Amino acid sequence: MSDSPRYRFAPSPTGMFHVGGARTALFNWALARSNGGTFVLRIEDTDEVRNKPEWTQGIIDSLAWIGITADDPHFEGPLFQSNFAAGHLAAAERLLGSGHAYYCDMTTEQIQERAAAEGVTGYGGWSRDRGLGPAVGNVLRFRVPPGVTVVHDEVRGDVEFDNEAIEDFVLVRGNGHPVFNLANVVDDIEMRITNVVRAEEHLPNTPKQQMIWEALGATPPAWAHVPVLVNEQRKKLSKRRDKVALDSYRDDGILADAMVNYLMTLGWTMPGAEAAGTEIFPWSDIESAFRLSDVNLSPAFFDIKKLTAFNGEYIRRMTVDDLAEACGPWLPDEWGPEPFRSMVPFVQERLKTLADAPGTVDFMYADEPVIDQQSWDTTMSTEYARSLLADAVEAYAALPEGDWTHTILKATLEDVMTTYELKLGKAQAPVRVAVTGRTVGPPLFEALEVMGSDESIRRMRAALARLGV
RNA sequence: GGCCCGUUCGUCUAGAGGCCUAGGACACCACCCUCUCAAGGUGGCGGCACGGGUUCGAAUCCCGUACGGGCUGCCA
Repeated sequence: MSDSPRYRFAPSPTGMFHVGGARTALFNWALARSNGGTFVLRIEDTDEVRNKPEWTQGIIDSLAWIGITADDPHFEGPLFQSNFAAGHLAAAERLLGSGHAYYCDMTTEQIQERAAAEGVTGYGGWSRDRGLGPAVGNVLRFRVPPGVTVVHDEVRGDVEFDNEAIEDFVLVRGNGHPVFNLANVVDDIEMRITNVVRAEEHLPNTPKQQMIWEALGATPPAWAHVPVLVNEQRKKLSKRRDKVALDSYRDDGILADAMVNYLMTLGWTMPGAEAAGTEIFPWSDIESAFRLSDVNLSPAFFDIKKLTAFNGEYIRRMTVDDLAEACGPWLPDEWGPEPFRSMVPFVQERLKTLADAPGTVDFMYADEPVIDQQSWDTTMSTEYARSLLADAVEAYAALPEGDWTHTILKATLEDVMTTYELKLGKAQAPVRVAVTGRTVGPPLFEALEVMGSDESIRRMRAALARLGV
């Protein structure tokens, strides 16, 4: 039991779940599940978080959307940092008692003045041997030992840090509150975390955390720092400048499976993808194939175009029923299920996102098609447009009741167009624009069949009237 | 300033010294198919940051340079 790996995932609880965080979560999740371990969701418990329970719920919901569900036996949490607040201070006491920490009364300003006066940068450990005791305003600092700290990283190998370059950092503030690095490590120890997989921006702080682990007599976890996600400027994806909210992609009609699959291609490649000629794989395969040692080292650009392409492929793989169901939230409330449902087979391969769905059939729901002027002008200005449309209406109106099917509709128009010596590509255009208002859209004859003869013929006649026929 | 990390087509990547005339995916372009648009098929464009080593041989190992990013708080 005790030696099953425990992977900790600690997103920053800012009320918005980041796509980069989603990818890190997925890495942890794949590892936890395929190694028989546990995915531990830990949320920092600040005053702000405590006052906004919806933030925590938002994280849980976002994780659930990408398949990381709280009812899975590999999932544990959410656990909150504050449960261990007393433990944080107790750990600080132990560090003080063992000589790994000492008190310091210097303010930030004093440190800067002193550094400037001596022509150096940083703190310099000036209170190390002053033997100060606890007092209001005094901070507790970690006594960084001489030597070298080696971080064994499962992605990047051994990374060495010269301890000379690491300042005696603060563990407990002057107001008695523990600092992130301390709280984080104590929580990790308390929660028996064995593996830390996180973004590479945390790598420079890792030696400090590792020193705390060791000073506390604990065995540090297996570290892994994965590359960050960047924007087109090669800067770390930021909430301010970039579209990073996972929810925003869901709202744009991206499928969770497509998002998950795409995210996993950033920094990692499914073995066999090259031979398969595709990067689309089911999560179950990805989960069992994922290895940290295969993750690459450089930052990746989050490419919405590629995400969208993946999404189109996932949409095409859905069943018609599932797709119709999935599109529901994007259809206007006043629309009934038909004729959309009947059109799904014809629009499926045209959708890149679920949000595209209404735009493919909106002409059917409108009382009159919205005429795109440019489509109308270019299509109806031909010599043959009027008379061909008139002939088509006549032929369609003459069709017996049961003959309003796409095959007969197509054959009928082909019959009409022979007198004009046109190909179907040209001949269908006036009919299409008359009925849909546009030159592009789902297959015409199928659409006519779904709309029915009365409405189709009415629209064509309305177009003729508009043409002055 | 100091420290750390990184650098293969536009983008994501494969590549562990000869299999590389550097492969795949997305994007883009052309053609085919085709009732429009798509989807699908075929083909094309396009890259090892630079300079030195090591080696019979380097995208791959070493050193340096350049460029990019990150960290360096009594933030998390």
